[in-house]
Amino acid sequence: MPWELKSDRPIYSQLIEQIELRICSGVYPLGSKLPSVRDLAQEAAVNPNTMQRALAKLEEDGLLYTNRTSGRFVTEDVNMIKQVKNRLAKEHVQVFLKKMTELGFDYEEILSIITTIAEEMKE
Amino acid sequence: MPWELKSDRPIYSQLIEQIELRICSGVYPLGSKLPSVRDLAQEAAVNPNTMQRALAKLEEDGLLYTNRTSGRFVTEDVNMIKQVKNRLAKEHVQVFLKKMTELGFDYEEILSIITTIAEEMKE
DNA sequence: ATTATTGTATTAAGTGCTTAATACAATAAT
DNA sequence: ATTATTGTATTAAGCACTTAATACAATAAT
Repeated sequence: MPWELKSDRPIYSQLIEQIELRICSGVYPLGSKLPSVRDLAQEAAVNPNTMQRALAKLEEDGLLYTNRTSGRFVTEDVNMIKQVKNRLAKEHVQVFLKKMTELGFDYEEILSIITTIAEEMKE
Repeated sequence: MPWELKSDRPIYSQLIEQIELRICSGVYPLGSKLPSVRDLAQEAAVNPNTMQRALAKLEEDGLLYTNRTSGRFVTEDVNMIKQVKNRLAKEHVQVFLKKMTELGFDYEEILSIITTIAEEMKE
């Protein structure tokens, strides 16, 4: 899973989202140790300060915790991760429905379009 | 339709999106005259330079055109607007499906969730 | 003819994000 | 005991975006 960073939004917030995603999808498993700030920064081709900023936020949210000098770890609270996953899913759906509704599509049309495009994407 | 501007992304690109949306959804009808740059800027609580930047981009894309000092107008090309609308819809669906898939949901689950949340949102 | 409105351009200042280059303290590894 | 690695903090610089304050030319409105 490569790091996808665009220049149209602050990098640190994109990092937050992608690390959240990695935690929710199991790329960084429950309780596992993360690479060091410097290693993560290098992986993502980003300044260590920027990576640190993202990690600090995730720690503040309780998704990560630090053991002073032994490194940083993913929370062992399964429930918290499930909640984050559900929150993200709900947000994605709401944003999507809002945008499509604003564009003038009704519910039936939305389901129809999503089905069509999903078929296209399978190929 | 109020202007929704957040601080986590360049304002000018949010303006582009929202004006595009207003054109696609008929808030600014085919061939109609837009408010002046200064008026639009005031409506959106934004600097005229920033609004100008957004309008210039939309003009470059062909969605708007300028009559030197009589003002700025929406294109009369129905087809172009339809194309934009379809492009936006497709992009929204693709982004949505990508995010949900990354989170670990399969197609059935996505349809199920979207149906549930759509029901909730009707209330 | 005069005035107001149109789009457009310029300059200077402020802000937030990012990077680079360090440095420090704590502790794991040797 | 020494060394390397950990997270963390600081300072300075550069960049893009935004705002404020103007100004100008063209033309619509009066």
